[in-house]
Amino acid sequence: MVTLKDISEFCGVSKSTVSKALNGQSDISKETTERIREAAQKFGYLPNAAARSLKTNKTLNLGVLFVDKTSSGLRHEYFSGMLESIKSAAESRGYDITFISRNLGERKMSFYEHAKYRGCEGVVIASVDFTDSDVIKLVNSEIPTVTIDYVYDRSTAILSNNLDGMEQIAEYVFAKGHRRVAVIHGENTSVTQKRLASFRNTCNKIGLEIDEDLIKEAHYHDPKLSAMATKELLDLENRPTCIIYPDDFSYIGGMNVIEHRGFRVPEDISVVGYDGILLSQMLRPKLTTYKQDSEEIGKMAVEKLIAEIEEPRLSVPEIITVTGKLLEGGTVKEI
Amino acid sequence: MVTLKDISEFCGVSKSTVSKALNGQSDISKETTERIREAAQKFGYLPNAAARSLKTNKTLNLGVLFVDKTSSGLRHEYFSGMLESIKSAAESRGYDITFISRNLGERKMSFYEHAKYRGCEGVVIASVDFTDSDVIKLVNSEIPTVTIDYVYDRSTAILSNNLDGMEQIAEYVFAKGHRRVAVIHGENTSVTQKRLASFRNTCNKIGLEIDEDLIKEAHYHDPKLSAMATKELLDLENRPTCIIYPDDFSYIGGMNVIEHRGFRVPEDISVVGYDGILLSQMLRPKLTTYKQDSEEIGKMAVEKLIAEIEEPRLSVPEIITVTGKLLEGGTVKEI
DNA sequence: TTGTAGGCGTTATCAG
DNA sequence: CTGATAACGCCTACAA
Repeated sequence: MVTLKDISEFCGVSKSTVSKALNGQSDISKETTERIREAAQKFGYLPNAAARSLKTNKTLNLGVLFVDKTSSGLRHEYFSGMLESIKSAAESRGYDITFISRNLGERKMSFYEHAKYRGCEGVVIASVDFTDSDVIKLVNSEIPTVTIDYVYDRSTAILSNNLDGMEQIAEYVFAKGHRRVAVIHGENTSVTQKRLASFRNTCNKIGLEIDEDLIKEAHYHDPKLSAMATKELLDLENRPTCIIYPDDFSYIGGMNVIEHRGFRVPEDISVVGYDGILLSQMLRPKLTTYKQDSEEIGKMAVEKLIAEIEEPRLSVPEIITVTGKLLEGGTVKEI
Repeated sequence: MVTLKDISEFCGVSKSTVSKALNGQSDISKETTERIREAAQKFGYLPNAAARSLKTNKTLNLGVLFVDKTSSGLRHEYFSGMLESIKSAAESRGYDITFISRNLGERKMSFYEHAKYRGCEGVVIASVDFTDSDVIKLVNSEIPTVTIDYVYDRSTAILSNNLDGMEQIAEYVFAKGHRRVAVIHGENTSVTQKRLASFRNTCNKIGLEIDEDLIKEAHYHDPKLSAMATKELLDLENRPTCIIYPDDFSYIGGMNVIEHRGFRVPEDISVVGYDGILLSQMLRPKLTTYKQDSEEIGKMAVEKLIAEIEEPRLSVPEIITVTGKLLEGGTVKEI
C-alpha cells in the first residue's frame, strides 16, 4: 500500500506537505502541489479511510437500518426503490452506506452499538419494528437518525403522505360514482391508521355512512390474505362496487379471486391498489393506484440526515411529508 | 467516546492489559479480566473500528457492486433477494457490507479505488456490465472478488444453473406433448446464451427441429418487449403451443396480450416463466417457472469470498453452479 | 501476569 | 511556503 510517506520521500518533501497539497490547502505553492499530485497519481495513492477518520472523527459513512420480520423487506419494491435512492443520494454527497444489523458474527450487539462501532455518522431507519427497544435506543442516542414512515419525538421523520394518498383514492372513487367502497387494509401500524382515518374523513366529507362490513384487515404485501378478504367481500349480500387494496402486490390475490368468480375488472367490480410499483403499470387494464414517491423519500431522508450531521446546530427534528400521486389506470368504472 | 485508556485508568491497569482482557487473551488473570469486562460494560465501551483496522489491517468489511444501467437492479427480485442473502450471510460471519460505486461526492473514482479506500477486504460483483473496464480492473486487482452469473479467469464465480434451468423447462414442456415451443429471450448476455444453447441441446436430444421463427429477442424484466414478441408469435400462421418467457415479470406483458386476444392460459396456450419470484406463485393458475436459488447464490458468494480473504493460500478461483428447481404451476397444458 | 513503548496512516498545530 | 511533532485509539512485541 502506498502511503503519504512514500509520496513524501519520492518528492523529497515532508508528509505534512504532501497531506496539505493533496487536500488542496492554500499554503502550498502551486508547483509543489502539482508535483505532489502527479506523483500521487503515478503511484496510485489512495488515502486510508481508517487513518483519516481516526484523526478527523469523520467517517463519511451512513448506516441503513432495514430489517423485516417477514423478510419481505427488500422484496417490497417500495423499499428496494427507496434503498436505491438512498444509495445514490448518499453517494452523490460523498457518503457510503453500511447496513446496520444486530448480530455481527458471534457478537450480539444492539443497533446502536453496531452503528457506533462502524462509526456511522447517522442512520436512516426504515422498514423495522419501530416499537423495538433497540430501535428506540438508537433513536435516542447521540447518533443522528432519520426515520421513514414513523415519527419519534427526537428524530426527523420522512413520511409518505398516506393521508393524501387515501384521500385522493377515495375522492377519485367517489367521483366515479361508487358508494359501496370496501377497504382492505394492512396490519395495524401508524401508516394503516392514517390511511383508514383519511378514508373515514373523506367519507364524512361527502356525508357517506361507512358500512363496517366493508372494512377488512389483511397484511401488506400478502396476496393470500387479501384474497381471503376479497372472498368475504364478494360473498356479502350487498357487495361493494369497488375494493381498495392495501397495496398493488396484494391486489394480485384479489384479482385471482375476482377472476375465479367470473367477474371482470372493472366491468363487474372496480379495484384500486396502493404503491404504484412497476407491476401495477404492467397489468391490463392498468391498475389505478397511488404512487408513493419512494425515490423522493429516500433522497429527502439522506439530505436531512446529512444536514443534521454537518450542521447539528441548525437542525431540529422535522416531520417531512412526501406526497405521491394518483395513477389513473383502468380499473375503476364510472357508475 | 470511551476508549481503552478510560477503562484502564478506571481499573488502574494499563491499556494493553485492558486490550488483552477484552480480546480474551489467555495471559491475563481471571479476576482482572472480569473486573475489566465489567468496567467496559458499565461504561458502554466499544472498540473503534477505524483504529483497530489501522493496526490490524482488517476491516471486516465487504464491498458489494450492484449497478444497473436500467436501474431496475434492486427492483428485480432475483437481485434484491440475493442482496438480502448476501447481507445476512456476511453478518453472520461478522462482516459488514458497503456499496461500492463510482462517484463518491465530487471525486470520481474507479470501483477499485473506492473499494480500496473503504478498506473492503473483498467485493461481491453482481448485476453490472461485466465488460466495463472498471469492473475488469477491480477483478484483476489484488482485492479478492466473487462474481455472480459471469466468469472471469481470475475470480471465483457463482453461477445460477441456466443450463439446468432451461433444460428442465424444455423437458417438462416436451413431456407435456408440446412441440411448437417458442422462446422469448433476454438481451444477449452469457446468461442468455447459455439458456438458448441449453434449449437447442434439449431439442436435439429429442430430435426436434427448431423453428427459428419461434425464437424472439426481448429484454429481461421488460414486460413491454415481451408483450410485443408475444404478439408476433400469436400472429404466426402456425402458432406455438407454448411460450417460454425470459422471466416471470416479463410474462406479465405476454399475459396481457394473450388475454386481450381472448386466449386462455393454459387452455389455449401454455406459458412458462423463469426466476420463481413471489409474483409467479401468486398468479392463478400459478406460473410454471424455474426458481433460481438467489438465496443460495448470495450465501455461496459470501462464503467463498470470505474463504479467500481469510485463507488466500487455500483458495483458487472456482466456478460454482447453483441449481434451482422447476416449480410446476398450472400454465402448461398436457396436449 | 502485567506494563512499556512504538507504530499503523493521517491531519493539525505551530514553529521555522 | 514548508516541516517537525504530536495525536487519534488500538494492538503487540518485548521487557519486567
